[in-house]
Amino acid sequence: MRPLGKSYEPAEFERELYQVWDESGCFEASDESVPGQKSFSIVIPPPNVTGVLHMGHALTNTIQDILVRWRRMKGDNTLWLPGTDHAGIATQAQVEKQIAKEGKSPSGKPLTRHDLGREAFVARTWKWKEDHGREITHQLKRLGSSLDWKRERFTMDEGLSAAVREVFVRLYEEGLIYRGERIINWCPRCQTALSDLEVIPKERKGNFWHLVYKVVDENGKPVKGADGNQEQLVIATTRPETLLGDTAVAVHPEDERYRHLHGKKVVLPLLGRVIPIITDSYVDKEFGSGALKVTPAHDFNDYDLGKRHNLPMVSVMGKDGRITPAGGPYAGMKFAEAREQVVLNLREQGLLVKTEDHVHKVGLCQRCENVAEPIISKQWFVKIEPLAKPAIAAVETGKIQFSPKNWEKTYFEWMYNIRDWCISRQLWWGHQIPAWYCGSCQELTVAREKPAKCPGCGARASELRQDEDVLDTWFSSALWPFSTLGWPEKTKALETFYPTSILETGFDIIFFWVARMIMMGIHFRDEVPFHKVYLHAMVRDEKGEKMSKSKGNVIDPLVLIEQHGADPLRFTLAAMAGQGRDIKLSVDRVEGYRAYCNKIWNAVKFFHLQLDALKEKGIEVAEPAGGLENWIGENRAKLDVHDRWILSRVERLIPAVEGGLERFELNESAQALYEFSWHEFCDWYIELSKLPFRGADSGKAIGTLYTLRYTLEVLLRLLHPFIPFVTEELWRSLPWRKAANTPTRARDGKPAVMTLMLQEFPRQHAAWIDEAAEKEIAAVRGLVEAVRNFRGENNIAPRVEFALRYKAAAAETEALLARSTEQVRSLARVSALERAAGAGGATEAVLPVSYPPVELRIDLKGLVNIEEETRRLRKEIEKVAGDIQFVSNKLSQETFIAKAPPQLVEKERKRQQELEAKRQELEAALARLSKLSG
RNA sequence: UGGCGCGUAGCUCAGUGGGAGAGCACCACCUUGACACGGUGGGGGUCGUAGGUUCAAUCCCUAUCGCGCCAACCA
Repeated sequence: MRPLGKSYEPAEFERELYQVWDESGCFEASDESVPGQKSFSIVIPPPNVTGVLHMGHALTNTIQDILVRWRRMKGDNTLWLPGTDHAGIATQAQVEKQIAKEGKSPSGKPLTRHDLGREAFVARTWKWKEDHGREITHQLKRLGSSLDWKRERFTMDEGLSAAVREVFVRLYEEGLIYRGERIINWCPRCQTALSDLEVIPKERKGNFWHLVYKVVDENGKPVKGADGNQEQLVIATTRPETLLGDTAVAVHPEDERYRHLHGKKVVLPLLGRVIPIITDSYVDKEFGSGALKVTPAHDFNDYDLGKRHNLPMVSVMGKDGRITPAGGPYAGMKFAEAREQVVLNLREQGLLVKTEDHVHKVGLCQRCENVAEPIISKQWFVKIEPLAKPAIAAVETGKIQFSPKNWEKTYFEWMYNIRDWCISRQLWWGHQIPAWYCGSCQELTVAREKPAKCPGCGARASELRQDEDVLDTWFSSALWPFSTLGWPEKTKALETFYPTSILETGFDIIFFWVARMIMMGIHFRDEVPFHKVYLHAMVRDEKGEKMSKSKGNVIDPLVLIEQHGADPLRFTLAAMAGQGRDIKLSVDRVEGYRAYCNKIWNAVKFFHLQLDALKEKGIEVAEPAGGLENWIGENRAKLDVHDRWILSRVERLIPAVEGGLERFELNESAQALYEFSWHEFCDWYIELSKLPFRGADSGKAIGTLYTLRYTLEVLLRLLHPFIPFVTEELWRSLPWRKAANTPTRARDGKPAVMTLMLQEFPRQHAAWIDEAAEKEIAAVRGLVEAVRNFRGENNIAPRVEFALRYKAAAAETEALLARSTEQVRSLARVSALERAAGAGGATEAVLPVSYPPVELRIDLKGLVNIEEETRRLRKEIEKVAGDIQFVSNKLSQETFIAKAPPQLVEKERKRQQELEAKRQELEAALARLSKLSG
């Protein structure tokens, strides 16, 4: 126990608490669950090992930590498995940048990885990973993430690398991995192949060049048109330099304009190559001139077209970003230069008829944002369709459910049109492809380990050269749910925690990651990798723009944590994590939840103060013999109404919080907690509890103290998954705590720990719901609010006391008021609350209250400025009149009477009567008032 | 071109077939023994626009405008 400071100061305890949890093994899962115990597991979406925490990480890890802490408190054997991703291109690029700064090569250029050589460069990158790789994990700890660090994995760990090789070899043996020459996306800057997903289409302003291709016959003789001039085809393009690789021109077979050209040829401008005119219904007659230049080696659609028509593929754009020798006079030029030159030369030769401005999409490398070019290259591919089919079925049959459900549509859309996955990358940082080529017989061998000799010709191992390429980073990520649990070994962890319970991630990586995990999981484990996919929204800045370094609108979660604490940030993210909407993070909101943490802080302080105050009065309150919960169970009926009320409200809170957690509607849970703790517990319960604490009846004081302590206990437990630090710190200050253990910890012989995070999550006692108490407190609130409103409207200071008289129609209401007298007096600060005998006195104001149905009267003499009160009454009458008008309109419609549900009609009638009565009272009061002033 | 989402108070967002809610901001009053990171009261919205269904629509349907995202074979 340590004394609580004056206010919530997160910096004073967050780090220490995390360390305590971590060191006492609170985050650790057990390889086996206890019989009857559920297992719950989530694998972290592995952040880039050299990355830094951004708001997206903060969101995903907050959500996961909330779910994990909740399930752990529920008693599940809970595993949240941490780890990082080697992030091939990104990490390699960072190290390359670093060495470039360090020195020059003998040629005077900045150092590149080639100057170091592969082995040294990879060693260097490992070192970089060791030096910088811990940052992100430290940051996750600052957020409070209850990850089982003993199981931390890295995608290039020995074990995970073995899993990668195993998968590669098996897929190869099954014919699902092949090597082939295909058109792929190539980033000339990163010098590697990219998958379709790694190329981001972006709109760019460009030009639409209309080029002239002259028509010739099969012998190369010019074809004359009707006007005697040579026939020509005008073709529009956005990429004129690709004409160097054109091997055909295509028109639509039914395009009448070109029917007479079928079977003819054209002369390729600049190069003079004669190429055929082909027909294909792929061509859009309406677009441009309706004629299309076909460059099979540098355009995906043209590639398909070329395959269909057996066209030659002429590669003119090289991997180095320069035109190849096939480009004739343009060879050696950079692509951009070649474009300029080609356009210039076409113009000179009169073959450029028109240039228009044109906005079109260009594929950019996801990593470096340079233009990626389609080129033909020999790469490794995964034949994806056989893997996709069962993955589609898994979602169709509901074995895997997406939340929000709309994302399933997106998933299907992509999966139905999926293309083979190019998995080889011309990088050094990553899993080198386990394939060897024999220097003497050229045989290709795919194996888990380097073969001792060539299986083909028996040549020695030294003759074998391993494929230089590495695998796409996402290849190893796809195995994450089972590779991290020890696969391909048969481990207990795998048995216990696979399939994982929930996958929580951003929708932006459905294709990159989620879909591929589903495919690999089903294929290699015969079982889906998770049953639920929860996709959170994107975190944006206040203006709704994507946060990015270049825009400078990044809100750094760590700065927020330093300023306000991890808990306010977590609560903000949880409260805003509604489904299907982007999260616009505002710092104001975080500050608001900091105030909330402070509010809870002070509520606990209030308990301490009351406990001490009783002690000073000579009343030592100890924990009840059988524990608080039992004590309340046995003595609840004897408690004060406000105690029974708050207990009842707590019981309603528990399912509200838990329901939100179950449905992934964390905002619902957060809102319920916020509303309860501030506007019920603090605003009303604590205020009401001051009565017994100040009173002489120590029995009542103790009853309220126990109820207060119990309610705090439940509230702190419910809040703990959301705001773990402050709840733990507060809990540690409280008396009568229990050391706690989870079943697996106990089974594994680990000592129980004095921590909130392992206490049982509150269970509902439906019997403690107390409608009568709720009604009674609602009545107190109704009266108190009416009086406060009267004060506010008339500007009467809180110190000024006055008497309150009431007139109730029902005896039941009178009884209720009689019971609540003290509470109303205390909270409304009135000197008396008594039954009004006869009619209203001449100077009495009228305050109608709808619940409880009473009329309050206050003697205005010496209290109120007559004009102000007149104004208040007029306003009130106006409002009531408006209400009457509305209800009357409704009731005067015959169709409403006839078709609306009878209870509703009845309700409206009753309301009309009540409103009429209210108006009469108010008007009478106004009349008295005018007499008084007149 | 198709798919998805959004449009509610000055701002950020909840929400529902029966007269619109929260937080922040704003105004007034209050240094009341948990809390000024506080308390009390108040002002503020024809729920994007137009139709339709219904006794009743902010909510359901249709159209339309605006914004955003995603997927695309329009060179």
